[in-house]
Amino acid sequence: MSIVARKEKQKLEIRSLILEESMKLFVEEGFSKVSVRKIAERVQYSPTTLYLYFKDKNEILFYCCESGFKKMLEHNITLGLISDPIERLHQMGVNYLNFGLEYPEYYDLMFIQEAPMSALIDMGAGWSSGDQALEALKMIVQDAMDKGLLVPAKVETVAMAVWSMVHGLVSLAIRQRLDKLVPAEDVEKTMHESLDWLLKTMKKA
Amino acid sequence: MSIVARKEKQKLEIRSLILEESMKLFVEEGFSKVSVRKIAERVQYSPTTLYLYFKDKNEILFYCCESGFKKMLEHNITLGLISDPIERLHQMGVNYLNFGLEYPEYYDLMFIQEAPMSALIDMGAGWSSGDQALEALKMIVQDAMDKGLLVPAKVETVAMAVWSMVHGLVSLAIRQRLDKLVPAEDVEKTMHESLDWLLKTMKKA
DNA sequence: TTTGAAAACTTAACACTGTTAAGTATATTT
DNA sequence: AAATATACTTAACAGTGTTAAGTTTTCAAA
Repeated sequence: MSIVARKEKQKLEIRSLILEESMKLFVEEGFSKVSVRKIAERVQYSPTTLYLYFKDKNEILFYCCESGFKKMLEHNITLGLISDPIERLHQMGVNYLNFGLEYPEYYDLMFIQEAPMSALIDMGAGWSSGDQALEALKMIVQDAMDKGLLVPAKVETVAMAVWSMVHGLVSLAIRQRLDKLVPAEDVEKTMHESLDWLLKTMKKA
Repeated sequence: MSIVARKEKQKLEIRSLILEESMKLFVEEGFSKVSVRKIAERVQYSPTTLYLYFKDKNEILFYCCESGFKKMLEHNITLGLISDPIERLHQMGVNYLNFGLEYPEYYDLMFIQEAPMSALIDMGAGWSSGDQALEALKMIVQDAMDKGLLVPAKVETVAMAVWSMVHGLVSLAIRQRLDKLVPAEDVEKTMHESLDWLLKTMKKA
Protein backbone atom coordinates (compact mmCIF):
# COMPACT_ATOMS: atom_id res chain seq x y z
CA MET A 1 0.00 0.00 0.00
CA SER A 2 2.94 2.29 0.55
CA ILE A 3 4.01 2.55 -3.02
CA VAL A 4 0.50 3.03 -4.30
CA ALA A 5 0.14 5.77 -1.73
CA ARG A 6 3.34 7.42 -2.89
CA LYS A 7 2.08 7.29 -6.44
CA GLU A 8 -1.15 8.89 -5.37
CA LYS A 9 0.83 11.62 -3.69
CA GLN A 10 2.90 12.19 -6.80
CA LYS A 11 -0.24 12.58 -8.85
CA LEU A 12 -1.52 15.19 -6.45
CA GLU A 13 1.77 17.02 -6.66
CA ILE A 14 1.54 17.25 -10.42
CA ARG A 15 -2.01 18.46 -10.06
CA SER A 16 -1.00 21.31 -7.79
CA LEU A 17 1.97 22.11 -9.98
CA ILE A 18 -0.40 22.57 -12.91
CA LEU A 19 -2.69 24.76 -10.84
CA GLU A 20 0.16 26.87 -9.49
CA GLU A 21 1.67 27.55 -12.86
CA SER A 22 -1.74 28.20 -14.40
CA MET A 23 -2.51 30.81 -11.80
CA LYS A 24 0.88 32.45 -12.25
CA LEU A 25 0.15 32.70 -15.95
CA PHE A 26 -3.32 34.13 -15.38
CA VAL A 27 -1.86 36.84 -13.17
CA GLU A 28 1.05 37.54 -15.53
CA GLU A 29 -0.70 37.57 -18.88
CA GLY A 30 -4.38 37.88 -18.11
CA PHE A 31 -6.97 35.18 -18.20
CA SER A 32 -7.89 35.29 -21.86
CA LYS A 33 -4.33 34.99 -23.14
CA VAL A 34 -3.45 31.76 -21.36
CA SER A 35 -3.75 28.60 -23.44
CA VAL A 36 -3.51 24.97 -22.45
CA ARG A 37 -0.30 24.74 -24.47
CA LYS A 38 1.27 27.60 -22.54
CA ILE A 39 0.47 25.96 -19.22
CA ALA A 40 1.83 22.66 -20.54
CA GLU A 41 5.10 24.30 -21.51
CA ARG A 42 5.47 25.76 -18.03
CA VAL A 43 4.96 22.45 -16.28
CA GLN A 44 7.14 20.65 -18.84
CA TYR A 45 4.49 18.19 -19.95
CA SER A 46 2.76 17.65 -23.24
CA PRO A 47 -0.53 19.60 -23.55
CA THR A 48 -2.54 16.40 -23.63
CA THR A 49 -1.14 15.27 -20.30
CA LEU A 50 -3.10 18.03 -18.59
CA TYR A 51 -6.25 16.24 -19.71
CA LEU A 52 -5.24 13.25 -17.60
CA TYR A 53 -5.38 15.46 -14.53
CA PHE A 54 -8.31 17.73 -15.39
CA LYS A 55 -11.44 17.19 -17.45
CA ASP A 56 -10.91 20.35 -19.47
CA LYS A 57 -9.65 23.91 -19.27
CA ASN A 58 -12.69 25.10 -17.31
CA GLU A 59 -11.92 22.66 -14.56
CA ILE A 60 -8.44 24.13 -14.23
CA LEU A 61 -10.00 27.57 -13.94
CA PHE A 62 -12.41 26.33 -11.34
CA TYR A 63 -9.67 25.05 -9.07
CA CYS A 64 -7.73 28.28 -9.52
CA CYS A 65 -10.84 30.05 -8.30
CA GLU A 66 -10.69 28.06 -5.12
CA SER A 67 -7.16 29.27 -4.47
CA GLY A 68 -8.41 32.80 -5.11
CA PHE A 69 -10.93 32.38 -2.33
CA LYS A 70 -8.19 31.20 0.00
CA LYS A 71 -6.29 34.39 -0.79
CA MET A 72 -9.43 36.38 -0.09
CA LEU A 73 -9.91 34.68 3.26
CA GLU A 74 -6.37 35.70 4.20
CA HIS A 75 -7.37 39.29 3.53
CA ASN A 76 -10.22 38.85 5.98
CA ILE A 77 -8.16 37.32 8.76
CA THR A 78 -8.10 40.49 10.86
CA LEU A 79 -11.86 40.82 10.65
CA GLY A 80 -12.69 38.77 13.73
CA LEU A 81 -11.19 41.42 15.98
CA ILE A 82 -13.79 44.04 15.09
CA SER A 83 -16.84 43.70 17.28
CA ASP A 84 -19.15 46.40 15.93
CA PRO A 85 -21.07 44.68 13.11
CA ILE A 86 -21.32 47.79 10.95
CA GLU A 87 -17.65 48.52 11.36
CA ARG A 88 -16.93 44.88 10.53
CA LEU A 89 -19.14 45.00 7.45
CA HIS A 90 -17.35 48.14 6.40
CA GLN A 91 -13.93 46.57 6.78
CA MET A 92 -15.15 43.52 4.89
CA GLY A 93 -16.14 45.79 2.03
CA VAL A 94 -12.82 47.60 2.10
CA ASN A 95 -11.03 44.25 1.96
CA TYR A 96 -13.21 43.20 -0.93
CA LEU A 97 -12.35 46.32 -2.92
CA ASN A 98 -8.66 45.97 -2.13
CA PHE A 99 -8.61 42.34 -3.10
CA GLY A 100 -10.33 43.05 -6.41
CA LEU A 101 -8.01 45.91 -7.28
CA GLU A 102 -4.87 44.09 -6.14
CA TYR A 103 -5.62 40.79 -7.88
CA PRO A 104 -7.86 41.67 -10.81
CA GLU A 105 -7.06 38.40 -12.56
CA TYR A 106 -8.15 36.35 -9.58
CA TYR A 107 -11.23 38.47 -9.23
CA ASP A 108 -12.04 38.06 -12.89
CA LEU A 109 -11.92 34.31 -12.54
CA MET A 110 -13.91 34.18 -9.33
CA PHE A 111 -16.71 36.58 -10.13
CA ILE A 112 -16.72 37.72 -13.75
CA GLN A 113 -15.83 34.81 -15.99
CA GLU A 114 -18.51 32.39 -17.00
CA ALA A 115 -16.21 29.38 -17.36
CA PRO A 116 -15.63 28.42 -13.69
CA MET A 117 -19.35 28.30 -13.02
CA SER A 118 -20.07 26.00 -15.94
CA ALA A 119 -17.24 23.76 -14.74
CA LEU A 120 -18.98 23.69 -11.39
CA ILE A 121 -22.26 22.68 -13.01
CA ASP A 122 -20.52 19.97 -15.06
CA MET A 123 -18.89 18.60 -11.94
CA GLY A 124 -22.09 18.63 -9.94
CA ALA A 125 -20.01 20.10 -7.12
CA GLY A 126 -20.62 23.06 -4.86
CA TRP A 127 -19.05 26.51 -4.77
CA SER A 128 -17.64 25.65 -1.39
CA SER A 129 -15.33 28.56 -0.63
CA GLY A 130 -17.62 31.03 -2.29
CA ASP A 131 -20.60 29.84 -0.28
CA GLN A 132 -18.57 30.20 2.88
CA ALA A 133 -17.81 33.84 2.14
CA LEU A 134 -21.47 34.54 1.47
CA GLU A 135 -22.50 32.86 4.71
CA ALA A 136 -20.11 35.14 6.57
CA LEU A 137 -21.70 38.16 4.92
CA LYS A 138 -25.21 37.05 5.80
CA MET A 139 -24.22 36.44 9.40
CA ILE A 140 -22.78 39.91 9.82
CA VAL A 141 -25.92 41.48 8.38
CA GLN A 142 -28.07 39.34 10.65
CA ASP A 143 -25.93 40.30 13.61
CA ALA A 144 -26.24 44.00 12.81
CA MET A 145 -30.01 43.70 12.61
CA ASP A 146 -30.23 41.75 15.85
CA LYS A 147 -28.30 44.52 17.57
CA GLY A 148 -30.68 47.11 16.14
CA LEU A 149 -28.04 48.82 14.03
CA LEU A 150 -29.91 48.35 10.75
CA VAL A 151 -33.47 48.93 9.74
CA PRO A 152 -35.06 45.46 9.78
CA ALA A 153 -35.35 43.80 6.36
CA LYS A 154 -34.89 40.41 4.77
CA VAL A 155 -31.29 39.35 5.35
CA GLU A 156 -30.88 38.00 1.81
CA THR A 157 -32.08 41.27 0.35
CA VAL A 158 -29.58 43.37 2.25
CA ALA A 159 -26.74 40.90 1.73
CA MET A 160 -27.44 40.84 -1.98
CA ALA A 161 -27.50 44.62 -2.10
CA VAL A 162 -24.19 44.97 -0.31
CA TRP A 163 -22.46 42.25 -2.28
CA SER A 164 -23.80 43.58 -5.58
CA MET A 165 -22.55 47.01 -4.77
CA VAL A 166 -18.98 46.04 -3.99
CA HIS A 167 -18.94 43.61 -6.88
CA GLY A 168 -20.31 46.30 -9.15
CA LEU A 169 -17.58 48.70 -8.07
CA VAL A 170 -14.77 46.22 -8.59
CA SER A 171 -16.00 44.75 -11.85
CA LEU A 172 -16.75 48.11 -13.44
CA ALA A 173 -13.32 49.30 -12.34
CA ILE A 174 -11.57 46.25 -13.74
CA ARG A 175 -13.37 46.68 -17.04
CA GLN A 176 -12.46 50.35 -17.31
CA ARG A 177 -16.05 51.56 -17.08
CA LEU A 178 -15.69 53.66 -13.95
CA ASP A 179 -13.36 56.14 -15.59
CA LYS A 180 -16.33 57.15 -17.70
CA LEU A 181 -17.80 58.57 -14.50
CA VAL A 182 -14.74 60.11 -12.82
CA PRO A 183 -11.14 60.69 -14.02
CA ALA A 184 -9.04 57.53 -13.93
CA GLU A 185 -6.84 58.81 -11.10
CA ASP A 186 -9.87 59.38 -8.88
CA VAL A 187 -11.53 56.00 -9.46
CA GLU A 188 -10.07 54.17 -6.48
CA LYS A 189 -10.75 57.01 -4.08
CA THR A 190 -14.31 57.45 -5.25
CA MET A 191 -14.95 53.71 -4.99
CA HIS A 192 -14.10 53.85 -1.32
CA GLU A 193 -16.25 56.93 -0.89
CA SER A 194 -19.18 55.10 -2.44
CA LEU A 195 -18.72 52.23 -0.03
CA ASP A 196 -18.48 54.64 2.91
CA TRP A 197 -21.61 56.36 1.68
CA LEU A 198 -23.54 53.11 1.55
CA LEU A 199 -22.62 52.11 5.08
CA LYS A 200 -23.29 55.54 6.50
CA THR A 201 -26.63 55.60 4.69
CA MET A 202 -27.80 52.19 5.79
CA LYS A 203 -26.83 52.68 9.41
CA LYS A 204 -29.91 53.27 11.54
CA ALA A 205 -30.07 56.87 12.66
CA MET B 1 -20.92 63.57 -57.25
CA SER B 2 -24.12 61.62 -57.27
CA ILE B 3 -22.63 58.26 -58.03
CA VAL B 4 -19.88 58.65 -55.50
CA ALA B 5 -22.58 59.48 -52.98
CA ARG B 6 -24.55 56.39 -53.91
CA LYS B 7 -21.45 54.29 -53.47
CA GLU B 8 -20.91 55.81 -50.07
CA LYS B 9 -24.46 54.94 -49.19
CA GLN B 10 -24.02 51.37 -50.34
CA LYS B 11 -20.95 51.00 -48.18
CA LEU B 12 -22.90 52.22 -45.20
CA GLU B 13 -25.66 49.75 -45.95
CA ILE B 14 -23.23 46.85 -45.96
CA ARG B 15 -21.79 48.13 -42.71
CA SER B 16 -25.15 48.12 -41.00
CA LEU B 17 -25.98 44.76 -42.49
CA ILE B 18 -22.85 43.35 -40.87
CA LEU B 19 -23.74 44.94 -37.54
CA GLU B 20 -27.32 43.75 -37.65
CA GLU B 21 -26.44 40.17 -38.40
CA SER B 22 -23.64 40.20 -35.83
CA MET B 23 -25.99 41.34 -33.13
CA LYS B 24 -28.57 38.74 -34.10
CA LEU B 25 -25.89 36.11 -33.76
CA PHE B 26 -24.74 37.42 -30.38
CA VAL B 27 -28.28 37.22 -29.08
CA GLU B 28 -28.92 33.81 -30.60
CA GLU B 29 -25.72 32.00 -29.76
CA GLY B 30 -24.07 34.04 -27.07
CA PHE B 31 -21.16 36.39 -27.47
CA SER B 32 -18.30 33.95 -27.12
CA LYS B 33 -19.58 31.55 -29.76
CA VAL B 34 -19.77 34.01 -32.61
CA SER B 35 -16.84 34.02 -35.02
CA VAL B 36 -15.95 36.32 -37.87
CA ARG B 37 -16.56 33.45 -40.26
CA LYS B 38 -20.08 32.91 -38.94
CA ILE B 39 -20.93 36.56 -39.38
CA ALA B 40 -19.44 36.46 -42.87
CA GLU B 41 -21.61 33.52 -43.82
CA ARG B 42 -24.72 35.35 -42.65
CA VAL B 43 -24.01 38.45 -44.70
CA GLN B 44 -22.93 36.33 -47.67
CA TYR B 45 -19.44 37.78 -47.93
CA SER B 46 -16.04 36.28 -47.51
CA PRO B 47 -14.67 36.59 -43.96
CA THR B 48 -11.91 38.92 -45.10
CA THR B 49 -14.37 41.37 -46.57
CA LEU B 50 -15.48 42.30 -43.07
CA TYR B 51 -12.00 43.66 -42.51
CA LEU B 52 -12.63 46.20 -45.27
CA TYR B 53 -15.49 47.61 -43.21
CA PHE B 54 -14.14 47.19 -39.69
CA LYS B 55 -10.63 47.27 -38.26
CA ASP B 56 -11.11 44.02 -36.36
CA LYS B 57 -13.65 41.99 -34.44
CA ASN B 58 -13.52 44.26 -31.42
CA GLU B 59 -14.64 47.17 -33.55
CA ILE B 60 -17.68 45.19 -34.63
CA LEU B 61 -18.46 44.52 -30.98
CA PHE B 62 -18.04 48.16 -30.16
CA TYR B 63 -20.60 49.28 -32.71
CA CYS B 64 -23.00 46.58 -31.52
CA CYS B 65 -22.64 48.11 -28.06
CA GLU B 66 -23.85 51.39 -29.43
CA SER B 67 -27.00 49.75 -30.70
CA GLY B 68 -27.42 48.20 -27.26
CA PHE B 69 -27.42 51.65 -25.73
CA LYS B 70 -30.08 52.74 -28.20
CA LYS B 71 -32.21 49.81 -27.05
CA MET B 72 -31.63 50.86 -23.46
CA LEU B 73 -32.68 54.43 -24.18
CA GLU B 74 -35.94 53.08 -25.60
CA HIS B 75 -36.52 51.39 -22.26
CA ASN B 76 -36.13 54.75 -20.56
CA ILE B 77 -38.45 56.64 -22.85
CA THR B 78 -41.27 56.78 -20.32
CA LEU B 79 -38.99 58.16 -17.65
CA GLY B 80 -39.49 61.84 -18.43
CA LEU B 81 -43.04 61.65 -17.19
CA ILE B 82 -42.07 60.94 -13.60
CA SER B 83 -41.42 64.17 -11.73
CA ASP B 84 -40.33 62.92 -8.29
CA PRO B 85 -36.55 62.43 -8.61
CA ILE B 86 -36.44 59.46 -6.26
CA GLU B 87 -39.31 57.78 -8.03
CA ARG B 88 -37.57 58.49 -11.34
CA LEU B 89 -34.30 57.07 -10.08
CA HIS B 90 -36.16 54.02 -8.90
CA GLN B 91 -37.82 53.48 -12.26
CA MET B 92 -34.47 53.98 -13.97
CA GLY B 93 -33.06 51.20 -11.82
CA VAL B 94 -35.99 48.91 -12.55
CA ASN B 95 -35.49 49.53 -16.28
CA TYR B 96 -31.81 48.77 -15.91
CA LEU B 97 -32.49 45.45 -14.23
CA ASN B 98 -35.14 44.53 -16.78
CA PHE B 99 -32.91 45.43 -19.68
CA GLY B 100 -30.06 43.36 -18.31
CA LEU B 101 -32.24 40.34 -17.67
CA GLU B 102 -34.09 40.61 -20.97
CA TYR B 103 -31.02 41.12 -23.16
CA PRO B 104 -28.15 39.50 -21.29
CA GLU B 105 -26.05 39.29 -24.45
CA TYR B 106 -26.35 43.02 -25.08
CA TYR B 107 -25.60 43.70 -21.45
CA ASP B 108 -22.57 41.47 -21.55
CA LEU B 109 -21.19 43.39 -24.49
CA MET B 110 -21.92 46.81 -23.04
CA PHE B 111 -20.74 46.37 -19.48
CA ILE B 112 -18.96 43.07 -18.89
CA GLN B 113 -16.77 42.27 -21.86
CA GLU B 114 -13.36 43.86 -22.08
CA ALA B 115 -13.21 43.90 -25.88
CA PRO B 116 -15.47 46.85 -26.71
CA MET B 117 -13.55 49.11 -24.37
CA SER B 118 -10.20 48.27 -25.92
CA ALA B 119 -11.71 48.94 -29.34
CA LEU B 120 -12.72 52.32 -28.00
CA ILE B 121 -9.21 53.02 -26.81
CA ASP B 122 -7.76 51.94 -30.16
CA MET B 123 -10.14 54.22 -32.00
CA GLY B 124 -9.43 57.17 -29.76
CA ALA B 125 -13.19 57.71 -29.73
CA GLY B 126 -15.60 58.36 -26.89
CA TRP B 127 -18.19 56.11 -25.26
CA SER B 128 -20.81 58.50 -26.55
CA SER B 129 -24.05 56.69 -25.73
CA GLY B 130 -22.68 55.32 -22.51
CA ASP B 131 -21.58 58.76 -21.36
CA GLN B 132 -25.02 60.10 -22.13
CA ALA B 133 -26.68 57.53 -19.89
CA LEU B 134 -24.30 58.33 -17.05
CA GLU B 135 -24.95 62.05 -17.42
CA ALA B 136 -28.66 61.35 -17.07
CA LEU B 137 -27.98 59.42 -13.88
CA LYS B 138 -25.87 62.20 -12.39
CA MET B 139 -28.51 64.77 -13.22
CA ILE B 140 -31.24 62.86 -11.45
CA VAL B 141 -29.07 62.47 -8.35
CA GLN B 142 -28.22 66.17 -8.44
CA ASP B 143 -31.89 67.02 -8.84
CA ALA B 144 -32.85 64.84 -5.87
CA MET B 145 -30.25 66.55 -3.69
CA ASP B 146 -31.30 70.02 -4.78
CA LYS B 147 -34.84 69.19 -3.77
CA GLY B 148 -33.63 67.97 -0.40
CA LEU B 149 -34.69 64.39 -0.95
CA LEU B 150 -31.22 62.94 -0.37
CA VAL B 151 -28.63 63.52 2.28
CA PRO B 152 -26.10 65.85 0.65
CA ALA B 153 -22.98 64.13 -0.71
CA LYS B 154 -20.71 64.27 -3.72
CA VAL B 155 -22.84 63.55 -6.78
CA GLU B 156 -20.23 61.28 -8.38
CA THR B 157 -20.02 59.21 -5.22
CA VAL B 158 -23.75 58.56 -5.05
CA ALA B 159 -24.06 58.01 -8.81
CA MET B 160 -21.22 55.51 -8.69
CA ALA B 161 -22.84 53.72 -5.78
CA VAL B 162 -26.20 53.42 -7.48
CA TRP B 163 -24.79 52.36 -10.83
CA SER B 164 -22.45 49.86 -9.21
CA MET B 165 -25.29 48.33 -7.32
CA VAL B 166 -27.56 47.76 -10.29
CA HIS B 167 -24.65 46.64 -12.41
CA GLY B 168 -23.58 44.30 -9.65
CA LEU B 169 -27.04 42.78 -9.47
CA VAL B 170 -27.33 42.24 -13.21
CA SER B 171 -23.82 40.99 -13.81
CA LEU B 172 -23.85 38.57 -10.88
CA ALA B 173 -27.22 37.31 -12.07
CA ILE B 174 -26.03 36.85 -15.64
CA ARG B 175 -23.00 34.95 -14.44
CA GLN B 176 -25.04 32.64 -12.24
CA ARG B 177 -23.54 33.89 -8.98
CA LEU B 178 -26.70 35.17 -7.36
CA ASP B 179 -28.23 31.72 -7.09
CA LYS B 180 -25.49 30.98 -4.60
CA LEU B 181 -27.25 33.44 -2.30
CA VAL B 182 -30.91 32.64 -2.94
CA PRO B 183 -32.64 29.84 -4.89
CA ALA B 184 -32.59 30.38 -8.64
CA GLU B 185 -36.33 30.96 -8.83
CA ASP B 186 -36.13 33.79 -6.28
CA VAL B 187 -33.21 35.64 -7.86
CA GLU B 188 -35.17 38.09 -9.97
CA LYS B 189 -37.58 38.94 -7.17
CA THR B 190 -34.80 39.46 -4.65
CA MET B 191 -32.90 41.65 -7.09
CA HIS B 192 -35.84 44.00 -7.23
CA GLU B 193 -36.18 43.89 -3.46
CA SER B 194 -32.53 44.88 -3.12
CA LEU B 195 -33.06 47.82 -5.41
CA ASP B 196 -36.17 48.86 -3.48
CA TRP B 197 -34.23 48.55 -0.26
CA LEU B 198 -31.46 50.83 -1.53
CA LEU B 199 -33.83 53.56 -2.61
CA LYS B 200 -35.86 53.38 0.56
CA THR B 201 -32.67 53.50 2.59
CA MET B 202 -31.10 56.43 0.81
CA LYS B 203 -34.23 58.54 0.88
CA LYS B 204 -33.91 61.28 3.45
CA ALA B 205 -36.16 60.58 6.39
C1' DT C 1 -15.50 51.43 -77.44
C1' DT C 2 -11.40 50.07 -75.74
C1' DT C 3 -7.81 50.81 -72.19
C1' DG C 4 -6.09 51.46 -67.61
C1' DA C 5 -6.50 52.32 -63.09
C1' DA C 6 -8.95 52.12 -58.88
C1' DA C 7 -12.28 49.80 -55.95
C1' DA C 8 -14.43 45.62 -54.14
C1' DC C 9 -13.99 41.22 -53.03
C1' DT C 10 -11.89 36.30 -52.51
C1' DT C 11 -8.37 32.56 -52.00
C1' DA C 12 -4.83 30.71 -49.47
C1' DA C 13 -2.24 30.80 -45.76
C1' DC C 14 -0.24 31.76 -40.93
C1' DA C 15 -0.13 31.03 -36.32
C1' DC C 16 -2.95 30.15 -33.01
C1' DT C 17 -6.98 27.70 -30.00
C1' DG C 18 -9.27 23.38 -27.14
C1' DT C 19 -9.61 18.64 -27.52
C1' DT C 20 -9.31 13.57 -28.87
C1' DA C 21 -7.80 8.99 -30.87
C1' DA C 22 -4.15 6.33 -31.39
C1' DG C 23 0.44 5.09 -30.36
C1' DT C 24 4.68 4.61 -27.36
C1' DA C 25 7.44 4.17 -23.61
C1' DT C 26 7.75 3.01 -18.56
C1' DA C 27 6.70 0.60 -14.55
C1' DT C 28 4.38 -3.10 -12.06
C1' DT C 29 2.46 -7.63 -11.50
C1' DT C 30 2.09 -12.44 -12.63
C1' DA D 1 10.62 -13.19 -18.80
C1' DA D 2 5.84 -12.17 -20.47
C1' DA D 3 1.67 -9.81 -19.84
C1' DT D 4 -0.63 -6.06 -18.15
C1' DA D 5 -1.56 -1.56 -16.47
C1' DT D 6 0.04 3.26 -15.98
C1' DA D 7 1.91 7.45 -17.70
C1' DC D 8 2.85 10.10 -21.22
C1' DT D 9 3.38 11.84 -26.30
C1' DT D 10 2.54 12.38 -31.36
C1' DA D 11 -0.45 13.64 -34.82
C1' DA D 12 -4.49 15.24 -36.06
C1' DC D 13 -9.28 17.60 -36.22
C1' DA D 14 -11.99 21.40 -36.49
C1' DG D 15 -12.09 25.68 -35.17
C1' DT D 16 -10.25 30.83 -34.17
C1' DG D 17 -8.63 36.03 -35.74
C1' DT D 18 -6.02 38.08 -39.18
C1' DT D 19 -3.02 39.25 -43.36
C1' DA D 20 -0.68 39.19 -48.04
C1' DA D 21 -1.48 38.33 -52.44
C1' DG D 22 -4.46 37.57 -56.23
C1' DT D 23 -8.87 38.13 -58.74
C1' DT D 24 -12.92 40.19 -60.41
C1' DT D 25 -15.75 44.09 -61.04
C1' DT D 26 -16.64 48.99 -61.76
C1' DC D 27 -15.94 53.18 -63.82
C1' DA D 28 -13.44 57.26 -66.00
C1' DA D 29 -10.49 58.93 -69.50
C1' DA D 30 -8.37 58.22 -74.19
